Parts: sequence; C-alpha cells; structure tokens
Amino acid sequence: MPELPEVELVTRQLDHHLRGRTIQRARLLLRRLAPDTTPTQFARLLHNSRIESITRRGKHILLLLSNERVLIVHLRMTGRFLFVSAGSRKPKHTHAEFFLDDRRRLLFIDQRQFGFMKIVRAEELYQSKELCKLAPEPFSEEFSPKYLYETLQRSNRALKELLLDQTRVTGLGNIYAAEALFRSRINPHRRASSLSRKRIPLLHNSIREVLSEAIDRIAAMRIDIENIDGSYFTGTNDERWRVYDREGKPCFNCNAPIRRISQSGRSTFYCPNCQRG
DNA sequence: ACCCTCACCTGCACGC
DNA sequence: TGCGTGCAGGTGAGGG
Repeated sequence: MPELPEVELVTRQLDHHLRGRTIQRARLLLRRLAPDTTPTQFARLLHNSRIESITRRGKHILLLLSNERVLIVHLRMTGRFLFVSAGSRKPKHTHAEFFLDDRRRLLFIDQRQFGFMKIVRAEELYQSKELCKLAPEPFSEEFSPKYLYETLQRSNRALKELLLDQTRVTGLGNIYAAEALFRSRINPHRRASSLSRKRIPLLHNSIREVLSEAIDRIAAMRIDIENIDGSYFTGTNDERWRVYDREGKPCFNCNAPIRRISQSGRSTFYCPNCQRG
C-alpha cells in the first residue's frame, strides 16, 4: 500500500536484484492486471528481454528493457513483488510471474487486484496516458515553491484533497498528505487557493521532508530481500506517523486528541489545535 | 477545466 | 458462530 517512499524503496530493491537479468519467460495470470495486452502478447513482449534498469516516476515503477520497451507497474493499494526459487509454489493472489536467468522467479502478488501493468515503447513512455499528466517529481527543481503556489491558486478544493491529486503534486498519498499538513500546521479543510504566499515555503518544505525522512527511515531498515512490498516497518505505530492512524491519541506537539474526519470518502487525521489555519 | 461520486477487489476488525 | 458494516497507504471513468 505504497506512496512515493515505499515505491522508491521497492524500485531500488528491484534495480539491485534485476538490473542486467534477463526475463526468460513471463506469464500474465490475471487479465485485468494488464488490460491492454493479452497474456500471449504479454509473454511475447517480455520473452528473453534483458532488464537494463528500474526507475520510478511518481508512484509508477518503470522496468526499462533491452527491446526498447518499458514495463510500467503500479502497485496501487496491495501490489507487491516476491522473489522465489524456480520450483516453489505460488502464493494466493499471484497475478504475474517472471522467470529469470538466475533460476529465480519474480512474482507479482496483489490481493485487491487494483495493481496495473502496461508495456509501452520506450520512446512513447512519457507520452503514455499513465505518465503524461503527472505533476513534477517532488524532489525536482521544477517542483518549486512558485510551482506549488501557482498550482494551489488555481484550485478551490480542500488542500488535503488537492495534495492527493497526482496531476498537481506527485508522490503523496493519504498518509503523507496528512503528515505534510500537520508539519505545516495547516488545516486539511483549508481551500488550496486561500493559502497565503508566505506559507507556501513551509508547505513545500514539509512535503519534501515527510517524503525524504520516510525514504531514509525505510532505507535504514533491514529489508527482507525476498519480499519487496514496501511494508517494511517493524516498530510500533506511534513511531511511524505524527497524525495518521492516531485518532484520539495525544498530539505530539500539544497533547490534544488527534481528530479523524472524512474528505471525499477518505480518512484525514489532523490535530485540531495545531492545525487551525 | 473543474469537481464530485462511484467503481474496481479482497480481507480484516468490529458490533450485534 | 455468523452475518452485516465499514474500512484499508490508489486511481480511472463518467457525470454535472
């Protein structure tokens, strides 16, 4: 159930294990995982392709292949990768498998079946429907305070909802959107266009900080290399997030109980005392 | 162009 | 025990 930090770590792990490997054979086991290709096309396009590198754009994982194709993967809520030995049994919810030239098998497992794969020509990658409308990467120069200000100016939606819109800001999901607002002391109901220019740098910084701190925290952990799914956390819940999933628990700043509300059908957690404006 | 609701799935925790 | 409900870290389609 990944946002940018989890996808980033999955991408790094996959790059480490797959770079230079060849997919000898690939099987699509669930049609809706890759609705634009038939299982036959899927197998044919990946057959004997060498994996040159694995990168990321937003929450999309990109496997760059030697045959001038790119396999785009989105984990959505429950997608994960698993390395297994060639002969072992497939776990439940295995929807694709890749037989590698090192006698290992890479499985794609996805309980809720929201995950997504698509094979595109390399030269068409950034024109693809999946990538063409994505906002700038949050760590890029293009994602500047000026960009953020102008983007917020154009929207009357609640700030929390806008932060989830990948065409405005990319990489945040329900957790880190709430965390970034808490860090900025901004109320999640606040209309995007009403945020004053002088508060933009703090929000801009907070977005980068919640993402980069999460990346660092996950990267510092000992990761089960077999199970590449982003659910790496091993500590207690209160060590993870400042507001997310802490309804009724005391705010780390002021001890006021964290509140949970619903915004466009999704939970938002915030401190009603610290996040007044 | 914007904004809202619904839809896609399985599984888990909860209350009766 | 069972069953109903609501919820889960995401997004796309289709409507107004």
